[in-house]
Amino acid sequence: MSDQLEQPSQTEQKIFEAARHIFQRKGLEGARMQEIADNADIHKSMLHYYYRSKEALFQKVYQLSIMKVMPEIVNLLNEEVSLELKIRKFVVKYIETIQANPDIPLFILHELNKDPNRLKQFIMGQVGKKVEPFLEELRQAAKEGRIVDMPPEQILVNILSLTVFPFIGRPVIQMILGYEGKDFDRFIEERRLLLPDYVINSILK
Amino acid sequence: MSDQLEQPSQTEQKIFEAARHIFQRKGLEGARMQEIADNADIHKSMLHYYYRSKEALFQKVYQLSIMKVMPEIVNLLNEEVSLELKIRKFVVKYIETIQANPDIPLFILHELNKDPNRLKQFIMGQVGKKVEPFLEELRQAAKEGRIVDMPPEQILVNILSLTVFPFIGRPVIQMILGYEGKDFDRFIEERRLLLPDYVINSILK
DNA sequence: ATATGTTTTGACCATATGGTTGACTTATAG
DNA sequence: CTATAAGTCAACCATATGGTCAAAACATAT
Repeated sequence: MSDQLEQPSQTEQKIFEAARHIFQRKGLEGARMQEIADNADIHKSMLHYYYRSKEALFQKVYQLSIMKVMPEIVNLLNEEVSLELKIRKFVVKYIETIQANPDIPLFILHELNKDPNRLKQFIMGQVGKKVEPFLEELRQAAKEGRIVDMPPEQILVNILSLTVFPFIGRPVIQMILGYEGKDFDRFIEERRLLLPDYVINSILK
Repeated sequence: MSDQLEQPSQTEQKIFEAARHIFQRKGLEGARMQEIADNADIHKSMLHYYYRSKEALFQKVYQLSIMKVMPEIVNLLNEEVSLELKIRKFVVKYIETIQANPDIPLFILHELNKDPNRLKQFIMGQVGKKVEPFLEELRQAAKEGRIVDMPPEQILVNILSLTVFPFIGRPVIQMILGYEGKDFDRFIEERRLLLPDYVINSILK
């Protein structure tokens, strides 16, 4: 059954999916190996058979989670299109990315907050440098009077905030706005359509 | 030494402060009772002497954390001033509130995400109803053409996002922008001054 | 000074939890 | 069919961790 491409076995996949779900929701310490096993509907020993330890399993989930959302920031901000279109596409695409993985942002931020050094170097170099061109682009646009005069770092954080926060703040938003059932999904749907205009209008002069 | 006002003893306070710090950074499961004790520089048994259990101690920290930031939303949005001034004051004051308790938002959101029911009723009624007037105010302003035409819920979330996210996303922001030392504090300082204008300009027509 | 109540300490307990090990089962190959 | 390897299971282990308890230390009042 083993392909040349070394496909992970079905149980291995089931384990990983369950681990991803549990870890992303509850964090490293909040997750129980037994719970992951139950969730994957396999015996607990299998977790250690396929992944050495809890730490190792967590590490895989953690890394994959980061890979799912961090490079997006870089890629989308480095596309070869006009500033306006770039921002529009970023907002929409990033919302869609997170919509498909809504637990990741809070997960990463919580883990990162516990131990900021965990992947400092891992990303620091990668992402940091690649965002600079976008900042420069904003700086240039500001100099030419095409956009509002504001430090580009603030603008970038504005865009990120407006895009990412709703997912992180979901429970509070639901609470405050009295959302139930599919209400929140509709809210996000609406937002995906409105936000690009809002962001652009708030930046362009 | 016990006043009429039943002041908590000094050790009790030390415990609570340490617990607050550890719980807010690491969450319920991430925190170790021993760690809290060490941090407070007292014997572990004291934790149980003053607070029955880990759960009880956590509960106090959790509730106090919520009380520090949730009612603010309501109060600041219900002040009797013009819409513009209200929003301006909200942004500034809320940033200041969180600046004084920077760990609270992520803490609450993480715990809430693990168990959304934990305080559903506790807040649901309290905050939910009290935000409605502000939404209505936005609705009215939109109808009169004074502000941009956008669902008020989206506007409220925009304001919250722009205000709160930078604190939650701190590690990522530091990473992306290459901030070190006091850089981030300066960034927040700058933001407190810029954001009110930005928010208002993005909403008013 | 003695008694009474409060605070602190250190030794100890019970259990949850991550992890191991060896036997059993199933698949794969010769 | 047999042998070898891969996968699965159940019982068990070691330890971390929340929690208890009785005795000591300290404070306070009579």
